[in-house]
Amino acid sequence: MFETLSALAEPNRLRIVELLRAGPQPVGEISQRLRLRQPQVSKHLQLLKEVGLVGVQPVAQQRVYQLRPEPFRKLHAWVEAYRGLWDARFDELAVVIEDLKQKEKENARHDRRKK
Amino acid sequence: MFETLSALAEPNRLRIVELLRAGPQPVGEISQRLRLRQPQVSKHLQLLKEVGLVGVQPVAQQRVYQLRPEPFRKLHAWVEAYRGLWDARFDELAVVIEDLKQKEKENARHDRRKK
DNA sequence: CTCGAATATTCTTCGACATGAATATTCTTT
DNA sequence: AAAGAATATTCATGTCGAAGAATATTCGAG
Repeated sequence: MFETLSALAEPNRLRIVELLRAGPQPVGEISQRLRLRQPQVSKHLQLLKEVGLVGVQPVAQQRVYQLRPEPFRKLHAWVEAYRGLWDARFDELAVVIEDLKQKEKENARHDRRKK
Repeated sequence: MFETLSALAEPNRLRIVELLRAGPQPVGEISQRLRLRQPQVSKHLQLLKEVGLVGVQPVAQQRVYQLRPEPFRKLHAWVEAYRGLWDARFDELAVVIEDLKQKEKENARHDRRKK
């Protein structure tokens, strides 16, 4: 999960992933479409492969890279866990603030006894 | 979008965000629950605030931080764009490979004329 | 089996950034 | 106004990783 995030947290890698959304592509094509030097593209793809975001399929001397669904599924699931925020809980803050004031009083009591 | 990703692509920041899912919390609480030194927590929160992942609400000398829905909405939307992968398109690769072989032949023709 | 095309790997350099330590700021309480 | 709690900021240091250049590898074609 975290590996997926940091893999995507790099501009060129993100561009590569978004380009691959259009379909599988060989390194050379990615390289020229994004105006990136071939070695960097290869390195990024290597990284993306390690975290499972892409898969490779050799075709002659070319390597065709394509997106793999798993990481996206998981990302989706992760974000879903934050769905509770969608319909904002406005009073939450008020509650927390009350809690704080409450604890404060208790601490005050303890402090008086200890020091 | 990209800023959100790189903000989350840091272990402790991710932990902070996940902790905040349980509800708004003041810096000190986050600090001790995650066993992180206060200054680091403050810095991370600053970063998170800049990219809009969290908001602050001052309560006396404390600052209560809470998650903000927007970035999560956007992340969700972004991942949604990759939903096409869910029900895998197996033949895609075959198609691309055919394309490649086709282009290859064309290039061969051009090469013969140029060189 | 040599050549050339496509891709991968290695090595170095450089900047970004997380951490730690120390200090500054803000607000409450007395 | 002074003291102390909660948080923010500054500065120095070390690490990681992206980019560049050069080279290695793989594979099909003649």
